[in-house]
Amino acid sequence: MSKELTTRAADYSQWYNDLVIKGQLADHSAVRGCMVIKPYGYALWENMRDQLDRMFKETGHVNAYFPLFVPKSLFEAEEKNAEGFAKECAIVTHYRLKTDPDNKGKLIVDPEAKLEEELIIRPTSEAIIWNTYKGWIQSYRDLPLLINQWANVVRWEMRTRLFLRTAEFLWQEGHTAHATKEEAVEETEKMLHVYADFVEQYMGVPVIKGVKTANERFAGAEDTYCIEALMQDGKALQAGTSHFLGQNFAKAFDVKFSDKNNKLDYVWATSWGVSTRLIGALIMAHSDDQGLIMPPKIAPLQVVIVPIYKGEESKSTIDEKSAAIIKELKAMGISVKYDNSDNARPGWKFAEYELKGVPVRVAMGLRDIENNVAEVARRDTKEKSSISLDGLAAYIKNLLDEIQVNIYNRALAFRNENMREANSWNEFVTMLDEKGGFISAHWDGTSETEEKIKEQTKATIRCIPLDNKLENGKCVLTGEPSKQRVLFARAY
RNA sequence: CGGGAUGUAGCGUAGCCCGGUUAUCGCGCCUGGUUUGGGACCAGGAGGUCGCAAGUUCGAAUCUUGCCAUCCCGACCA
Repeated sequence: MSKELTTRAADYSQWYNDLVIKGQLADHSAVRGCMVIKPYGYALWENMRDQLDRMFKETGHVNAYFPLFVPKSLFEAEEKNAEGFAKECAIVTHYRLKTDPDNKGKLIVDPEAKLEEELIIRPTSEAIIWNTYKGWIQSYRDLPLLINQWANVVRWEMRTRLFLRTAEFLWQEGHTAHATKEEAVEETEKMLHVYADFVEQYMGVPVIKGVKTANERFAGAEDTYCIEALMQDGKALQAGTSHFLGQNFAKAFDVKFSDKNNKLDYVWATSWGVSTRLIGALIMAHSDDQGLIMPPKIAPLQVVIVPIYKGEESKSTIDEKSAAIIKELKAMGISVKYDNSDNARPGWKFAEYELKGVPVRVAMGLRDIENNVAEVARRDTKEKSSISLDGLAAYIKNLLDEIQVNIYNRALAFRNENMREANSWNEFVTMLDEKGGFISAHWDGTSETEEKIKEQTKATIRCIPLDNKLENGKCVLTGEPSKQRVLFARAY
């Protein structure tokens, strides 16, 4: 993998901007940093979304939809949450335009049409959802309330990074209400595991499950759980979060319920989300110099068949042979494209589908048909083999499974190689500069130390792993006593 | 908002320092033909407010000033 492609997210954007997933920032200054997802990229997102949605439903959740606009008074109700997002909000102040009397053909904001109360374009939906929940929850019989929303949100970041931090992005946000603290904590952890399962099993990206420190916690949460992934350039990426919100939002929006003993109490809350940032994670975790590598389970296209023909006659012979295989593949639920277009030559098509990361490519020419075989190439290893046409579909189905496992194992091996323990400050800094990756080190548990480490090295505590073993040691910066190691990394 | 760089066709660029024919080259695009087992070749063609505005000059892509935008580094970032 060349340096040019792996050094930073910016390098990736150069690359897929031109060639591959066709994600790009909108090219008008007023909406810069908002992304455009072209059809192939969107098909990937749809596959990811559909699978996640299935998993949410299996865990008892239902979908709903809430407004894009959040009145300022609702937004400010939960103080910490509002404060946390205040610096990156887009705000609607007017509701009408009019023609400019001084400038024909131009429009101006009608000063008469100023809103009495400004509307915040949701950077996240806790406020508007909890304001709604207030009317939905009276009794323990109304609980738990397990709702998910697929939506867009806007965060007016000073600096955007394609897929990883865009001004507008697509995501899902789950918002649940529970009768007890225990149940809410259980939900928070359950959804973290759902995320981890999805990212590992479907996207083929290994993650570390953990808890954020106070500094990195979601504004308004009691605890923030996260999954952290490692990109090929050695930087960490937060791939998903699940928050235990305590009774903070219930108190802010006055959401109370009567329990079985008719005792009134505030409900306990969680929220959890993953976004189109996962597309960025997928690209940076698996791609190589030939382009994307799509995990078969969520690939927009799993198999492409490229016929190699000379003249119309050979074309129809191959068309016929292919049709049977395509039918068989489709019956197995495998997505397949037969590209017999005249627009491009085979070599061009090979390169194109490699860029797009299609897991399996089948090439078939008269030479192959005479021998009753086809050439099957896998994207992950670029190996090519000649496979008998009898049982080809079954072979491909099997190969897709193998590729799925292989790319996960490859990413896991990379992650493990880049997970190191540092036992001194010197070691810590050297590892960070020379190798990157996750560094497991002792920390004295104070926000001040965490802040100092960040200032000096740009490394942050990614998480305290869930299954962390306790181990006495000394803080890598201050030498103060520590009970466990935490995971540091430079992150996106 | 601070520091640095850049803006020339859909994309990538040369020319700018030292002003002077019709603005360079590659990719892509269109037409015709030959091709087709790893990004084909030949011939022809289309495509430009040289970021915007003002200034200097006989003459500006080139010099000056202002503005705008983009990228990188910071600040910021769930």
